[in-house]
Amino acid sequence: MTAGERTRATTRARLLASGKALFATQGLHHITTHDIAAHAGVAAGTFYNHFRDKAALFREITDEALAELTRRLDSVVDVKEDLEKGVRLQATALVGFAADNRDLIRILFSREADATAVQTDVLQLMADRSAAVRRELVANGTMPAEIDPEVFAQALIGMWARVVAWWAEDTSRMPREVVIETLTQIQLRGTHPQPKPSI
Amino acid sequence: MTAGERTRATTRARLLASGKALFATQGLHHITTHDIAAHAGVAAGTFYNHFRDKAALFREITDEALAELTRRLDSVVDVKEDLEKGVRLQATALVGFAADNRDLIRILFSREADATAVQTDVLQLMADRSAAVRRELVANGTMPAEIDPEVFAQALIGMWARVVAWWAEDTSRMPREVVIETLTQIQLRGTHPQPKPSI
Amino acid sequence: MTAGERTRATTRARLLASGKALFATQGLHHITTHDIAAHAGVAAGTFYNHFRDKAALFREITDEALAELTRRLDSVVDVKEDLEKGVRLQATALVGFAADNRDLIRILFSREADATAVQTDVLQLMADRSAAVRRELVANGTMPAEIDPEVFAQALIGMWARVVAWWAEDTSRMPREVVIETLTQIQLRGTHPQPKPSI
Amino acid sequence: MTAGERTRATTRARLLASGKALFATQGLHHITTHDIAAHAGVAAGTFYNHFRDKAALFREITDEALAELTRRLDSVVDVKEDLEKGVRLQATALVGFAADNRDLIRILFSREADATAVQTDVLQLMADRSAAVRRELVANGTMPAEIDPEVFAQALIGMWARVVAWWAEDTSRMPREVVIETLTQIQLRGTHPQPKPSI
DNA sequence: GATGAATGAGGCTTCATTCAT
DNA sequence: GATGAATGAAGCCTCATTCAT
Repeated sequence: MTAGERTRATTRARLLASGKALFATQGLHHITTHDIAAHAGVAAGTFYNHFRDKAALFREITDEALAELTRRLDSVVDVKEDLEKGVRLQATALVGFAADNRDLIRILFSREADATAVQTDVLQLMADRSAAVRRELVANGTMPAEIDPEVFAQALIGMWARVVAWWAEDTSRMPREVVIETLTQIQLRGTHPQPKPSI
Repeated sequence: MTAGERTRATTRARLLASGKALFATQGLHHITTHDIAAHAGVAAGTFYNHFRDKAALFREITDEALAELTRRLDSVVDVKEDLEKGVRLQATALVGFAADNRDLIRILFSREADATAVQTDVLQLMADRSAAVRRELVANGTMPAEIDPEVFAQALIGMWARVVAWWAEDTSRMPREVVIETLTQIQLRGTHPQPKPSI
Repeated sequence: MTAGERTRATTRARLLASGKALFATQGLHHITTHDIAAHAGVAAGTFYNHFRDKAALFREITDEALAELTRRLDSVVDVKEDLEKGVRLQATALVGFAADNRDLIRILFSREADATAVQTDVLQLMADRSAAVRRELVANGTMPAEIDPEVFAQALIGMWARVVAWWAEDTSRMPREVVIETLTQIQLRGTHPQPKPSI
Repeated sequence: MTAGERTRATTRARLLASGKALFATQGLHHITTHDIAAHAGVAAGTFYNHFRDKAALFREITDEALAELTRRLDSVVDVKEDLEKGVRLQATALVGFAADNRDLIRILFSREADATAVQTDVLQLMADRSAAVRRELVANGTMPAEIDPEVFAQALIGMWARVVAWWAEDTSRMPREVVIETLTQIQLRGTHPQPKPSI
C-alpha cells in the first residue's frame, strides 16, 4: 500500500467513523453530508470521493454492522445441543455486540435503517434468517407448531432490536447480566410464564 | 353546527385521512405538506389553516392512534383472573386494532413516530405502562423476578410493534388467528419452550 | 342614518383604530390584515368590505393624519407678524399634535409611510408646502438667500419628523416644553449659535 | 490568497454590491434574496454561502456605511477651534459622503434601516454620539442650555438624514455647494434667523 | 354586510451534489 | 485525491385576497 493509498484509506475510515457517531445520535435525516465531512475533518467534496451518496455511506455502515452481528450470533454453539445454554449464549452475544458497538446498534435498530431508498430492511434480513432456522425446528418437531415460524421471527427480532437499542442508549440503565437473563428467560419460558406444575 | 363548520370539519378530516394514508406508505420525511394537501384535494395553504405544521398533523395522528389502542388494550378483562385467557385477549385486541387501523399501525410503530421534535416516544409510553404493571406483579410474586420489569416491557413492546407492523403491511401474509396464537404462545411459554416434562 | 349604516360605520371606525394602533407599534410590514381584523373584533373578510386593500387603509390613516396636522399648523398666527412668536407657536402646534396623536405620528413620520406603492410621500408634501412659503420669504427679503428654500424645507421637515417621532415613542423622555423650546431655539438661532456679539 | 479565496471574495463583493444597488432603489422589503443573487449573477443558494440571511447582508451594508460616514465626520478638525469653520467642514464631509455613496445614503437614512430585527437603529447611534458631544459643550457653557442635547441630537440627525437622502436621490437637484451652505447656515444661524441687530 | 375557510403565489432557506482548481 | 465554492431543486410556511354562505 502506497502512502497515497494509506491516506485515502484513512480519510475513508474517518468518514465512516463520523457517519457512525453522527447517525447514531442524530439519525439519518438530521445529519448532512457537510456535517459528516466536517466531523471527519475533510472538505465537503471529499465525501463524494469515497461514497456515491449519503445513502451509500449509511448502507455501508449498516451492512458492516449486520455482518458483524451475524458473525457473532453464528459463532454461538449450536442451539440444538442444549436449548437453555444456546439461548443464553445468543442473548449474551447480542448484548455483547450492543455493548461493543453502541453507535451501530442505534443505527441498525432504528427504523431509519429501512427508510433509505432501495434498501433492504436490516431487521427483515435477520427475521428471514430466524424464520428459516425455525421452520426446520418445527418441521422436525423440536419446536411446537403453535408458534408460527414467520411470526416468531418478527417477534424475536422486534424484541431483540428494541431491548438492545434501548439498553445501548444508556447502558447504565441496567446491568448487562440482567438484560441477558431477562431475554433468556423470556425466550425459554415466555413473558408470562405459568407456574410450574407442582408434582 | 353551521354549514361552514361542517365544511371546515370535513376539510380537516380529509387532511387527517390523507396524512394517515401517505405517512403510512411513505413515511414522515418523504411526504410534503403539498402532497397531503393535494391528496386531500385542497390548496397547499389550507393545510396550515388546520395544523400548525407537518409535525402537528403527525402528532395528532399518533396521539389519536395511541389513545385508541390503549383503550382497546385496557378494555380486556383483568389478566390476573386467568393468565392464559388474559394474554390471549390482549393479543386479540392488539391484532384487531391492527386489522382495523392498518395505516395507523404502520405510523405508530415506525421509528419515525419518535423522530418528531418535542415529542414523546409512543413506544416508550407503552413500555412505561407495561413496566409499571409488571413491577406490581413481580412484587407480589405473580411473576418471576428473573424477568426484569423494564427489560420485559421493552421486549414486549418491541415484539408487539414489529409483529403487528409487519402483519399490517400485508394482512394476507398470515391468518389473523395464527398471529394471535403465536403471540399468545410466546408470551405464555416463550419463543423456545422446553419440552414438557414427560411423566 | 339607519341602524345598518351605523353598524357599518362603527366597523369601519374600529378597523381604522386598530390599524392606527397596530401600524404605530409594529409597522406596516409586520402587521397582517388578519391582525387588524382580529384586533377590531371582526372577521378577516370584513376588512375588504371597507378597504380595497392594506395599502388603502394605511393611506387613509396617513391622509387623515396629514390633514389634521396641516390644519393645526395652518391655524397658527401668521409667522410674518412676529418671527419668534410664530416659530414658537408652530413648534407648539406640532408637539401638541404629537402628544394628542402618538400613534399617528409614528406612522406618519416612519419611512414606511412612503414604502406603499403608488403613494405620495407625506413628508415630501410637507416639504413642498414649506418650500413654497419659504420661496416667498426669500423673494421679499424676509429670509436670507443663503438658505435655499428647497434644502431648508427638507431640513425643517427632517428635523421635525425625527424629533417628534422620537418624542412620541415615549413622551416621558422629555418634558413637552423642552421639546418646544429646543425646536424654537434651533429655528431662530441655529443648532450652533455663535455667541452674541458683546457691545 | 489562493484562487479559490479570490473567487469567493469576488462573489461576496458582488452580492454586497447588488444588495446596495437594489436596497437603495427598492427597499429592504421589496427585494428578495433571489433578486440579489440574480443581480449578482450567482445561484440563489450562493447567497447563503456568504450571508446568514437577508438581514445579515443588510446589516453588513449599513454597518460598513455607518463606519465610513463616522470616519469622515470624525476626521474633520475640531469644531471648538473655529465654530463656523467646523460646522461647514462637517457639512462638507456629510455631503461628500452622500455624493460618493449615493446608494448607501439611501439605505442608511431610510427608516427601514431600523426595521430589521435585533438591530440597532443607525440614526439613533448617530444621535447618541451627537448628544454626548453636545452635553459637554452645554456643560462648559460653549453651547446654550436652551437647546437640550437630546432633542438637539434628534433634530440634527433628522435634518441631516433627510436633506442628504433627498439630495442623493438626484444630485442634479441642487448644486452641492448650496446644500453645504444651507446646512451650515441653518446650524449657525437657524432656519429662521432674526435680522441682525443694526447698531 | 359579515363571515371565515380556502386559495395559491411567493418568499426564505437548506442541502445533496458537482466541478474547476 | 482533496478542496470548497457554487449550484438549484425542493421544502416549509405566510398572508393578501376571494367568495360561497
